[in-house]
This record gives sequence, structure tokens and C-alpha cells, in this order.
Amino acid sequence: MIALCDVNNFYVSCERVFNPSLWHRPVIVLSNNDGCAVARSNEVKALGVKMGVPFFQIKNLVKQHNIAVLSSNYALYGDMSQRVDDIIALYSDQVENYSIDECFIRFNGHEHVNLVQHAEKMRQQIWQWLGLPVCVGIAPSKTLAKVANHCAKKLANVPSVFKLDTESKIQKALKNLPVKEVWGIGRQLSKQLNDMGIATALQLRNADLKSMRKRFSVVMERTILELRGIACIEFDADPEKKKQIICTRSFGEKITRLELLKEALAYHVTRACVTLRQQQSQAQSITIGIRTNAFNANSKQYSNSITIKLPQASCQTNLFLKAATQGVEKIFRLGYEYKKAGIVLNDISDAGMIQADLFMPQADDNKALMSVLDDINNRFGKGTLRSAQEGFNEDWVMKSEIKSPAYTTRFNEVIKVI
DNA sequence: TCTGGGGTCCTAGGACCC
DNA sequence: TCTGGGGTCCTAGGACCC
Repeated sequence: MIALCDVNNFYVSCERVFNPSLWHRPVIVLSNNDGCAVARSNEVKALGVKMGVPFFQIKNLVKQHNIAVLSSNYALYGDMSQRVDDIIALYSDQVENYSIDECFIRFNGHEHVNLVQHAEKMRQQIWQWLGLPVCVGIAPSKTLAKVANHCAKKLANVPSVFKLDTESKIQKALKNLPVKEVWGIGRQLSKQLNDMGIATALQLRNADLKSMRKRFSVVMERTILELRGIACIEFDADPEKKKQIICTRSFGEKITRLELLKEALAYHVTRACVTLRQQQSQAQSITIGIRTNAFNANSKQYSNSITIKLPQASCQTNLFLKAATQGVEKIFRLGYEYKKAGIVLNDISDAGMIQADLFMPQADDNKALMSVLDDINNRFGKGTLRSAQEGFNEDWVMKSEIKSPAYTTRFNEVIKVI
């Protein structure tokens, strides 16, 4: 059996832990740049606010219902997520972290215990120690565990830990589930399925495997098998390293000058390379992209990207900084208002796996420099030591106007109880 | 006026090989 | 009029997820 443990309304729940005034109020947490609603309390969901709605479109609703609105505080959410993981580790050593607020858990070796009771104890401990509400779905496959979790969260007569183990329970759950809600079935596929007369998860489960594989793909085939209780999506407790590292941001203000784009890109390159070194990897190619505001139909649009391949894989910030600067000079066009810039590191491999070039001098790998840089920044805080290319302008920094304190990760922001 | 960010996997098609 | 067969690797684009 596989369990899916998921924190309810995660970002909102994290905010509520440290701010009781939010307990009985509708709450929204915004995306980066205070752009969209990305987390909603149940009260807000009940008001019909959809995931990802632009904030400016719901400003009236916010006023009308006295909704509390917060910028996202990833230092807080990341730290709380780690604390949840620590508690879950007390209950199983087979955990696949699937996202910041959910994980799959296996209980091999726990066949003698009652899984529902075991998971219920875990749920209560997370609530008691952290004040975070979680639901747990248990089933024979990941996709069904997702369904079970969905039932636990959405259905009034279903407990917070819910096991889908008998054929009749599975049938009943799937019969009432729109096919769009199935893990792996998104907007495009559900539209096609609906056109075929497949509206519920149960109908999808009963569809003909061969013809579905032919019409769609192996992904669809696997989803159907998973709904039948045949686990075929791998459980991976030890995820591989990232295969690409992306750092992108929208700007708080529109930008027209190349110089500022370079600074923003330098900042992104720096962050990406830290991640790269943390997972002991190196990358050989970098893509640099810039774009105007695609939503603004009245402004002149431009978007472009360029990929630069390094002669050798590396994890040195300075090499990627140089590449990013050269790249953006090539794609920059004067006369546009830029809204977003970012970079992607690709061709990632394990650090030290160098395919040398017979005719090139051995690259100076600057290992010592990078590790001193990382050490100092780890000890004294991000950005203590940084490249001057990042500049000292703040023109492009994203908006984050209503952010809560870093309650758990910064000493001078820890709550004082007097 | 105001619209996020970071990932994964799969497939088709092109280029190339013998 | 007739034009092989069997592969690999890479990339772009599309779908999905949270």
C-alpha cells in the first residue's frame, strides 16, 4: 500500500500557525510578485476564488469579505515542510517527497500494523507539534492514493485518513470523481476524454486499455492501470538530481535598459549555480530568456532566448555569468518594456565527470574559490559575498509587499512571548 | 495599473550511422 | 517502372504536476 500525505492549504496553514488572527478569517497567499492567488483557505475556496486567479481581479471580493492577503514567504514554507518531513520520518523510512507539501509513503515491514491507525497517529503528531492539518490517502497505487486523499479532503463523511482498499470502495470513489481530477489527467486530456463520453474516473478505469494506449500514449495506459490498482508509477524514495535548474522572475517594474537585465540575469545565474553545486553537479549549457509582458495586448511584444554551450561542463558561477552576459547582448532589442528574465541550466552531470578536449588546456576549475564563496554565504547569509555584476539597483526586484516574518529561520523575527 | 515559478516525462521528426 | 532495413541520438514541443 502507498500513502499520500498532504498538508491542507499548505501556505495558508503555515501562516495561520504563527498568526492566530488568521484563524477564523478567509486567507489568500499570493504568488511571487504579488501576482496571483496561489493558496486559499477553505472560506476563500467557498467564495469561488480559483487557483491562480490574478489578484487585481479579486480586489473587490477581498474588501467585501475582509480576506487577509499575504505575499508568499518561502523561507517559512520551506522550513515548515522540513519539519513535516522530520515527523513523517518517525513513521516510515520509505518516503518520496513529491512537492513542498506532499509526499508518498510506503510502509513495507509494517504489514503487522493497522495502517489507518498508524497514519492517524502521524497526522495527530503533525497537528500537535506543528499546528498543520494534513490528510492521508492510502491505496494500492499512487494514483489511487491521490484519489483517497482527495476524498479525505473534500468529502464531509470521509475521515482525514482514508484507505481505499476494497473493490467496492474504489468503485464508489471513482464513480463520483470527474475524470479531470485524476492525477495525470489535465485540461487537454480531460477535454478529449469528455468528447469520447468518458466523464468519470470510473469510466476511464473501465476503458479499453489497448485502444487508449494507441489513441493517447503510454502515460494514459499507466494511469488506467493505476486506477485498476496495478502500481506502475515508480516509487522513488531517492530522487535523482535535478536535470535542469530554472531561475526566472518577473520584475516589480518594467525594465527597458540592457544593463538592468544583465543584473537580474546575474542574480538568477548566481542562484542557479548555488543549487548546481549543492547537488554536486555541473552543467554544460545555459539558456537565457527575456520577455515583455505577454498579458498586455496594448504594448509591443518581444520574447527571445538563446542557448550557449560551454566547451566543458562546469559549476563555476563566473563562467555562466559571462555566458549570460554575452547571451543577453545578442537577444536584447531596444525599445521594449521587459517584464521577465530568466535562465535555465541544462546538460547536467555529476561534478568532476569531465570529457576533456585534447586541444584545450585543462580548465582551471576554481573549486576552492567556489567553496569559499558558498561557505561564507552559508554562514553569513545569502548575498554576503557576490558578483558585482548583480549590481546594486533594486529596480527589478519583485514585489512582496505583505510578507509575514521569517518566524522560524531568522533570530530577530522569532516571535517573542512576553 | 495590476497576471508565478519550477519541475518531469513522452513523442515525433530530423540527422546520422552501417 | 523500379529505390533496404535497422538502428541511435538529439531537439522542440506538448502534456502534465505542485
